[in-house]
Amino acid sequence: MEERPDLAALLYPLVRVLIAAETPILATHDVSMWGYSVLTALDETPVRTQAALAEAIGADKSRIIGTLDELQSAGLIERTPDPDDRRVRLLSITAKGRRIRRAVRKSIRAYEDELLSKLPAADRTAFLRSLRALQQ
Amino acid sequence: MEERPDLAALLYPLVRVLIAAETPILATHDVSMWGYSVLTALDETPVRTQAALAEAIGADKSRIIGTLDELQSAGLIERTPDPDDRRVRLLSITAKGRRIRRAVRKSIRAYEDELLSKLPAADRTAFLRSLRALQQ
DNA sequence: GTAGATCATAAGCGCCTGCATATGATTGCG
DNA sequence: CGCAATCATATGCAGGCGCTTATGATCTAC
Repeated sequence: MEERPDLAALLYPLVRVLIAAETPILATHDVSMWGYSVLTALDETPVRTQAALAEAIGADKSRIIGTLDELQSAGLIERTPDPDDRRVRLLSITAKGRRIRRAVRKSIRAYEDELLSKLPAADRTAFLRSLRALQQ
Repeated sequence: MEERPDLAALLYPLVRVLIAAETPILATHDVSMWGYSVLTALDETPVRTQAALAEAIGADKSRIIGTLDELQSAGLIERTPDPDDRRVRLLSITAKGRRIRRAVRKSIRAYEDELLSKLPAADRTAFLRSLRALQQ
């Protein structure tokens, strides 16, 4: 493989740029980064336990609780005790949560699309495909 | 642009994987993440001031000092007062620093190449090219 | 030569993170 | 029945981060 900068040295600054740009977007909608991550996970695939959710989004299972508390009190998610196993809280996104998640995503997507527009179309496709492939 | 996960949601986990894999490699050579970053910067392009170095690697100019202290006392870099402007410390990598940097890079590169080998060659090239392009 | 800018450095702030541990409710196994 | 495992939750700790402010040395411009 040819000479190239370290992968991490390429990716890390890019992630920082994204976070810097997307933090204000999230703030506009009064959602935290983790909150948005939770909404996204719940909107895409239903998750049963909170531990499973934490695992799915790469968060700490004890630290995720505050996030869930916020989302719940803002009416964006619901936590209902599972009748079949009352230790478990079934997590679901509310209509309001879905609405907010989609609004946030739209803004974020617009920003990211602009960023990606620097790339020629073929590279952009290959780039996104590669990123997905590298997610194992 | 077609449906896709958020860029950040793709990149962030990947960065975490890289950090998790590369931290032990760095530890083997007794260098911190920031230390390696400094060595890399100094090995590639000479930098005059510490502020410029911090800027170049995206570090905080006040936080970088401890890193420089460590590197210096390990004999990996030198800080010599600039005779032309004695406020400034000229930074340079030592032979030992260069040796260590290259050893670390070799291990990191081996890991990354293995990771990238999941991708078809054409995608891999486009992926790396895209990453560089997105660095502004 | 004096004032203001620049550089390296130190120290403190609030925030977030990963990690460990504890507790209380509940389940399921033997 | 009783014990161990599981789940949600609370809490504490150490470490790192970005950011800010202060200090002392030195330079530059006037």
